[in-house]
Amino acid sequence: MIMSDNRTLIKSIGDSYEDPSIELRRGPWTLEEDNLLIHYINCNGEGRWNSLAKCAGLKRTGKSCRLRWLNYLKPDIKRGDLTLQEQLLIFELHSKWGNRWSKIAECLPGRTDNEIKNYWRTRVQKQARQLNVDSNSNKVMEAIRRFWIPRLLEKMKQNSSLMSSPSVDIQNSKPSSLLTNTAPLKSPCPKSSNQVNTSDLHREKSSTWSNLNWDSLDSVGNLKLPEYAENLCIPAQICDNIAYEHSAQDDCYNMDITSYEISAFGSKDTSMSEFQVAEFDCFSEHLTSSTSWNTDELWEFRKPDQELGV
DNA sequence: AATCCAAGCAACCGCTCCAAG
DNA sequence: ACTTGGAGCGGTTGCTTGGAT
Repeated sequence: MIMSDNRTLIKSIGDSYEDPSIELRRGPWTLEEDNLLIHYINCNGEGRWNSLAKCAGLKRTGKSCRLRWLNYLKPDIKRGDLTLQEQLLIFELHSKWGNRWSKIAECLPGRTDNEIKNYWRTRVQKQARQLNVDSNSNKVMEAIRRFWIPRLLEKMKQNSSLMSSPSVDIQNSKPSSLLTNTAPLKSPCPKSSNQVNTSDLHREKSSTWSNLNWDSLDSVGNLKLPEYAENLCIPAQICDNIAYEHSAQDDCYNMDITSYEISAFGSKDTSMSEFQVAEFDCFSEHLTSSTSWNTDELWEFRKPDQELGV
């Protein structure tokens, strides 16, 4: 192991058991280990992970215990696929914050930074590789803005209309009444004292999908939406047509995308046909390919003439 | 049925930051 | 001011699984 300085060496030793005769376990956790950890934390609480590992009788590093608890065993961890709303939020937050996974995870209750990071790497970076571009390059960001986000919105709209049918159950077998039953987007980041309260936000007519997070508010609580929507190339009429339902009961927002007009993405500067030309030649090549983009329905490209009714 | 391979994800690693002593 | 340990972050690895051949 290459150590950058003495402190790192000390730290690395500190991450493991003091007693070198105890052989530390690595790799996947067993059910027995999980139960030990859960039981210990239920009785004694979390924190001080190194001593916790020892006291719980686990032959694991404190780090390993912490990771296992936070990413897998903690009761409020949400399992299963990311909802469309969550994916949309990840796109948005990543465009703001980059690879700040833990910060992004704070805005997706029940989701872990590791899960979001894996999602991003397996979906976005994979597609970037297929396009032979850097996953942080402008081209991929353009693809996200001009194709994947509209596609997400389109699918959300499809789902919302399906959910209005009592016979169809979408996304994790939620009750299929209306869109307010989609996975709620909890108000994510703790509000500071100078931010707007939830009822104020609810009243704000210009609510858009950008106000999914509290950072869309300026220091005095005014929405910073037009600027942000512009940055994301989301046509204003779409922003204006996405409404939010606020649930006072659990202080969360439910996105109502039933009224937005997806065809707006086909207008002027965001048209797919334009998107496919010039600097986006690499995309158009894949748009017409039947061999790529098939790992997830969302991530499939369709042929241009199928796209958005163009 | 057996093998191969790629995708997805859990877990690990190196590092930094911060608070306490 | 310095040391130390705890906590957390982001990048990476490698195991498991499922589909293709």
